[in-house]
Amino acid sequence: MNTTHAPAPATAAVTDLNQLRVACSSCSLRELCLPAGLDAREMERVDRLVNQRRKLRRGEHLYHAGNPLVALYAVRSGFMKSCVLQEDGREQVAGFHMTGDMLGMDAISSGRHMCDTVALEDSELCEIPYSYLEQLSRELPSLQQQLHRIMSREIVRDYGVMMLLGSMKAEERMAAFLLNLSQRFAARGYSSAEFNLRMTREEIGSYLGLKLETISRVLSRFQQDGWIAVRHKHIRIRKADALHQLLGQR
Amino acid sequence: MNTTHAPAPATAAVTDLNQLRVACSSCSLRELCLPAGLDAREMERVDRLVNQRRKLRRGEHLYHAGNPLVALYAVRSGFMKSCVLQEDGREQVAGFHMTGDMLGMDAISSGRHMCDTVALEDSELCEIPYSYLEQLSRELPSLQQQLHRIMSREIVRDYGVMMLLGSMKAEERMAAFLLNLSQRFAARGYSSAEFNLRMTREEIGSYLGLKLETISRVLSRFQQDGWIAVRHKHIRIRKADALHQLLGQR
DNA sequence: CACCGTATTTGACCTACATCAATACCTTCA
DNA sequence: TGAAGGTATTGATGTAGGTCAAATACGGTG
Repeated sequence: MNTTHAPAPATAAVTDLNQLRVACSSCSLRELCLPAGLDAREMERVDRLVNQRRKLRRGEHLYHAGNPLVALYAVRSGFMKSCVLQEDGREQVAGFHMTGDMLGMDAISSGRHMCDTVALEDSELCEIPYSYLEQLSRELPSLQQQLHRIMSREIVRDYGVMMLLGSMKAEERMAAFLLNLSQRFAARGYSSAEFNLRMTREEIGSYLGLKLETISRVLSRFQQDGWIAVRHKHIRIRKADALHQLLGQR
Repeated sequence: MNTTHAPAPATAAVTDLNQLRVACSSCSLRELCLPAGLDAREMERVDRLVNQRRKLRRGEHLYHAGNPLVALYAVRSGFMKSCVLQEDGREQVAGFHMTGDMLGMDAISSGRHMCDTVALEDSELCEIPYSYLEQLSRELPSLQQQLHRIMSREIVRDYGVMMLLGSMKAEERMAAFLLNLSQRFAARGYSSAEFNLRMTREEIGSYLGLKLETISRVLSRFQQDGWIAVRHKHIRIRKADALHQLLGQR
């Protein structure tokens, strides 16, 4: 990055812009995120809920396992991963998070986070103080509903991962992984056919319960079959059908 | 079972007893279950929330995937399993549930259940109408907190299963499974060292991402090592330390 | 632009678990 | 009480994916 460039043109009105950009009501993600389904009056109150943003550079932690629960977080931009760790040091990626995803719900049960969450690229997060969220969701039924939906969605997602880890073979896991990413990018208005992986082969492997070499081999095989084109972290899906079939069959 | 025995002595006052037994305030599970942390006044209102009990015979479904969300359920007695299924018919056990556990949170996100839940032995469940629960939890902060804690606990539990499926080998999975059961029985006042498995080897295998033969073999090996005594479904843990060590090490 | 550390690919070989198969054992129900 | 069907054990063999190793490619840095 050329540091001699002038700062971004917005500098003159930083405070205002921050104000503006932090508001859920003017956020392009509002239909994906916490305020989904709220009306204008309700949205206004939620705007005040999200009182801060947090910027993370690639590699920085949002929270560590053991940290006390302070807030939940919504990904505004960037890409994150969550890892569970065992006493013996083994670590496993429990999820990848992108724009609009809510983070930190693992901490509600005990008041302490149970996993590490790290930025895989420079990211920005909205910080939602938890006690205030609890309070406001008592006053706004739609917010309460959405919070419950989001937690439940996480439970359902986890069931999917169990299925993947417990009863799929390497190629099926990879197909499921690629299609899931593709579909999530699509839901955010990006191409479903072409995207960049933000994580390493090792991180994919950890998430899928496989070794990095296996990830590499499976990707190569998919490419040879003409189902995808891989170049480093760039993926193009050529035959989504074939990938879907791999899952549906057997 | 000798069917010529007279019915239980309580028959004369069935209605009253049902009333009594359905009340959270007089339920021995209240500290494990939804009303944990409520004071007397709050408990009274929750009593009215749980308006029905449901009895299931072994093998009967509590709900199927696709059923609309009506209520959440608390296990009063018995033993249940939840299974996720794929299009192709493959099914995987996502969890085993015992006394005091809450069920059905998977349905909140979409309004439909995402898994099947089945009784592994004759069981009794408290039915908690969801819309009423939402409403009451807006009025009772402690109830809201407990509901959130329960959902979060489920998320954390799922992380544990991911860890298990994604990065542990057969013996470790089995050790983790046995210790988890043991600890849950202990929390309910039963022996932590001796209990009956309510599920088949195949169901354990499905949960742990292994085949039933592997389950059988690992149990035999543990027995040969003198760590446990197995006879059919009866388990006695002889060296919990050894099992713990198996997990902590590496 | 050259260098270094990290990420990726690919091959050869090995092992943990799956698969297949035979037997034994419970449980249940007539 | 006995027969049938589900459940569990154990052995023999196969294989998907792990492990080890080497070659290559890349991005960041001075």
